[in-house]
Amino acid sequence: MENEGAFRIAGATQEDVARAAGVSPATVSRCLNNPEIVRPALKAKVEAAIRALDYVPHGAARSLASRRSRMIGAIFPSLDSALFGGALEALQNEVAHAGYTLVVASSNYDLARERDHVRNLLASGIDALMLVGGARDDEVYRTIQGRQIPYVLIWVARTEGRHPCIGFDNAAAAAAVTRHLLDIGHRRIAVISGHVANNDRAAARLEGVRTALDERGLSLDPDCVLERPFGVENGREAFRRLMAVTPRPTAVICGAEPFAYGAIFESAALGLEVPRDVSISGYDDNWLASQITPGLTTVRTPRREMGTLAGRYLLSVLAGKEPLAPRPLEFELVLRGSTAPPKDHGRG
Amino acid sequence: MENEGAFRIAGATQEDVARAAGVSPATVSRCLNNPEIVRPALKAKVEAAIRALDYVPHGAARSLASRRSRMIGAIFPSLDSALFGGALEALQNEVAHAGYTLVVASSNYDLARERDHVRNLLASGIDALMLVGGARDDEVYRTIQGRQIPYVLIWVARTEGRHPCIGFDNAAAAAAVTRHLLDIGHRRIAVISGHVANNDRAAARLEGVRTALDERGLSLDPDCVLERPFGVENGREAFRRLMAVTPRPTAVICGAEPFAYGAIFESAALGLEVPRDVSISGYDDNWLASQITPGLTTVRTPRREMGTLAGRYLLSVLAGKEPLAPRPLEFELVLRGSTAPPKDHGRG
DNA sequence: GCGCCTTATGAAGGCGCTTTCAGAAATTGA
DNA sequence: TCAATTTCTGAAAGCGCCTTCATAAGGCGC
Repeated sequence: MENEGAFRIAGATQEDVARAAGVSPATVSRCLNNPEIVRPALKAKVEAAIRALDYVPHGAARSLASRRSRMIGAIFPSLDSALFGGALEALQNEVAHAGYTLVVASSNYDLARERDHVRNLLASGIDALMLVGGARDDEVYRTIQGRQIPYVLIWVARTEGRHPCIGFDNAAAAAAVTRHLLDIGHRRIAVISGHVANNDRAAARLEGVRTALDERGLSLDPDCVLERPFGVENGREAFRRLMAVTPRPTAVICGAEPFAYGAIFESAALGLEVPRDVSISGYDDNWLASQITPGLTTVRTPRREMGTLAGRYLLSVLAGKEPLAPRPLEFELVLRGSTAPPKDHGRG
Repeated sequence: MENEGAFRIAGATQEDVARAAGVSPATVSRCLNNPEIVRPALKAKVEAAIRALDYVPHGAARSLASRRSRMIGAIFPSLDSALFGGALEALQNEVAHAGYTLVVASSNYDLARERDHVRNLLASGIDALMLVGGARDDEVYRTIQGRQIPYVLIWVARTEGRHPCIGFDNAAAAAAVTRHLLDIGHRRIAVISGHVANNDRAAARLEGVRTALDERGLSLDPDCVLERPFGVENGREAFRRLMAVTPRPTAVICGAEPFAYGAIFESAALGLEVPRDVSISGYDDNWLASQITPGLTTVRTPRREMGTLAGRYLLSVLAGKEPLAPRPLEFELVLRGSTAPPKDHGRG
């Protein structure tokens, strides 16, 4: 278990390479950072020396001298969730491909923690930063802008032009689900939402539901809106509670997919049949949505795409090209078996 | 969308702070790195100056001078998976708590890619490294050891003392599941496994199944062992195929939980009832395992714990204390409804 | 209150690399 | 072939911080 063994001497330095190749350190540096301006003959000698010495440039020294760390930071509300995994992986692929290294942190849906992470990541010298959502103290934005590094918000589509963002319209997506339910006859609709206080995505979704109801002259009964921390168990509990409200809602809109799974599993436990007794909708279209029976009606959100585009956007800015202002991404309403007209529909 | 605005001038330097506080830069440095050796009066002045100037130390300069980057690297086979999310988040929490920053990369279960990431992370100056599993070229280990940084492997429990590792015994866990199935009467057992070529965890599980069968004088029919890339759809397909084998297996051991979900969903599609017609077992105990009906018999693996302990181990080594050799972590066989005696059991 | 020992501070020399700047080599045109 | 350009290369000055070394300040005993 001891990590001993045949240690080689710590890395060769640029100067060693220069000496071995019979050139100056400056030339070695150029071979690495600007290969096209050094003559092929010299370049070959340098490259041979690099291989021979197994030379690896010293990142910190590079950063210090060049004022670029080649690191990009990303802070997610959670790293242990099907929700952000795809975006994280896509972002990592994108930036690694360009020679950047990804530094991550998890805020655990806590703004104070996020703020600390922002400071720490900035201190560690990241060249760019990705954040999820737009709901945070202005001071945080000022801190970032003070560093003059590019940043981007994902999972949101509108910031009134105040911040670059790459995302879809959460309110519109939730409204689309709601309109679907209204269209097939539901009038008494309940919502299980994430806590909206520090989560503008959750807030926008709730807002979208309200907007769609409002269009038809309806509104949300306060008894029918439950805010819970994300999670299947909370979805089960909230669903049970909603099913006890009188008159009982005929449809439950879930602001996050775990809630919807919880609702579906709990409905079985309660002896309710979906969608005959109650319609349930999700939000995100995880893999499970299409596998369960009945399939979950939901909104497919461009999760991986946000990661990829966020990476691409930041890399473009770092490369000096001001990228085109990203426009909102598409979402897609996916209709499956978990929603159907309410059973008394057409009777009254 | 333009990220313009009221930019402040880029960060103050240590020298600025020193001047503002009327001390030397060395004292400022000490206030940050060795606060206890500077007199309270001076320390207070320095801290005031730091706040006033909103001074944030320059990470790269710190790294260069101190020869420590305060960054820890971690390479996972995938970042978009329920499997590693918990370990990632736990690791991040653990190292962030100690003032370290986490650099991540995804190898996508590809050893060549992992090797490149190792080189890149080492070049960017990480102080320690975490890897998943032990199956990789010796050259990679030599590269790491050449850097003389601590490293740790997770998800494996045994490396013949060659590498520090924190994990559980994959073979024993798979054997435990297998023995359970044998105990309740199954004799014809099939396996859906991940590809074992570059994945020692998958290989160990398959080995564990073979060991347990061997103990009872049984062996695995080659037709009943299917290797697939991880994923629910592959689980469905493999299960369908296994159900067509004659004689049909009475139990299917899944080497990863997505396979098991696929098998369960597919069994419904095939008109088979679990566990009456076929028993199915999983591996990992994700949240879904306890939610579906029937519940999934599986092995609970210490995923978050591995992340936490890996972080703790690396931090200890970095702090100069040689931590105690970690012993294998516990797993737990979780019996639920998806396994039962085969229907002809006791008849013959 | 004086010398000695302990403790806190400052001065200065890198850490390894990038990047001007100036000078050498190569290239071109006549 | 020679001068005028153009293209490459090398020398050297940092990037911002840490850390040793030497020195100054504080604490102690008598």
